[in-house]
Amino acid sequence: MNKQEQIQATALRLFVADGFHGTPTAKIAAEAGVANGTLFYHYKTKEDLVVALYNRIKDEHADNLQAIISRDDFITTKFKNIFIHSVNWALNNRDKFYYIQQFNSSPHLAQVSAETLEQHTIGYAGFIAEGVKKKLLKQQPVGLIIAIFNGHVYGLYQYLTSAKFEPEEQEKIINEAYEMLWDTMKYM
Amino acid sequence: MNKQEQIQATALRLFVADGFHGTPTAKIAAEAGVANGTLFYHYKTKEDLVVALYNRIKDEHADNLQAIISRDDFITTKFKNIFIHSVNWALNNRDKFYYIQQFNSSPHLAQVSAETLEQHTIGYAGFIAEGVKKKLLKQQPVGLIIAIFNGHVYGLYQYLTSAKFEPEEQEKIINEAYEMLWDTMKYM
DNA sequence: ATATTTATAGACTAATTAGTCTATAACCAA
DNA sequence: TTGGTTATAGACTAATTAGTCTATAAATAT
Repeated sequence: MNKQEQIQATALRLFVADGFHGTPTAKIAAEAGVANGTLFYHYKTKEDLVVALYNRIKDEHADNLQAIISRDDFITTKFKNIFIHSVNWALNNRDKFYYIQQFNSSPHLAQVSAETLEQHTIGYAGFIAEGVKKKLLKQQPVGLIIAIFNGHVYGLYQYLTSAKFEPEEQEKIINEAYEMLWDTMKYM
Repeated sequence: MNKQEQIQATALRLFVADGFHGTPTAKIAAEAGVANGTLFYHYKTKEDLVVALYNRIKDEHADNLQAIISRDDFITTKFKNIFIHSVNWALNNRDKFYYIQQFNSSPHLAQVSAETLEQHTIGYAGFIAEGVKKKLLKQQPVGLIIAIFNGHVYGLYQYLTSAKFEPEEQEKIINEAYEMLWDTMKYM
């Protein structure tokens, strides 16, 4: 892990624990085991670091999804796989998932261009449009379907992290939540 | 509007625009038209103000919902009314809705006791449990139903605020999103 | 080998800011 | 009225912190 990655990993941990505000750059540098000057050599400003971290996590998640989308499955199978994968990714990367929410609910979001944000959903849109066209999904705007899909993932995540569940129990809940989502989305 | 309310109203506006971090207490006081000392007289610390504002907004929303829940309607009617009201409240109080997300995605949340948080959903739980028992709603844990409900509201809000919609168009979308939610929630 | 660019270090500073302190003023109770 | 409590004001400070600056070291190119 190079210095840039060390800095980002430490920043993620501290931002999630103490917030953007509660995390001085000096602390990030110290805990990452680099000097203050090194941090500012790689990231022009603190804001730069905050945004770079966001973009890296988003890219990582988008790449995961893209891998699923490109698989040669039925649209309905893709749909399910993406849901299951999204929930599991969130559960297995809580810091990253939390950081995304934190960033999305902060003025930092304005620093990210609309194009960059769109880039991150670009994989989605195509196959959902196809699902709508083929009348596998409800006849609703793609944007609405994606938004409600994400809302469902978010809601389920909140529930699963509100208490401790055994792995099998958790898997069962995820599958049931998927059936509920499918009731929302399926054409008839 | 007394000084406390002035301070909270100004704090809400500034926190939403610039974040907790980006908003000095001195600026809040100045724009609220009160002296620095007055702010700290009413709120022991900045954190105090942040939390008090959160609790007030949550209470306000919970009271709204309680009014709907207490009405002598069928459970299914209540369910719909609560959804429609929640979405409209969010749309008509964007600052407040955004502030709640911002706070929920910040370390400040840890300052709010579990009981206080539960207090805010207490109205919900009863009639949803009833709906489950009477087999009007899916046979799932109340917590899961509430979480997915909130996720649906959140997703729809995201969609509706992602672009400009005419009032009638917006109302139509809300109703269609409600039908989608109902497909998720209804027993059969 | 030498020159140039890139990466790292850490001391330093200028600015910001949460919260304090002291002084009044408004209100209220006896 | 008088005495106490509550509310308001605004100057002040001690601490914090983002970012700079200078000096090297490592890597890369010529």
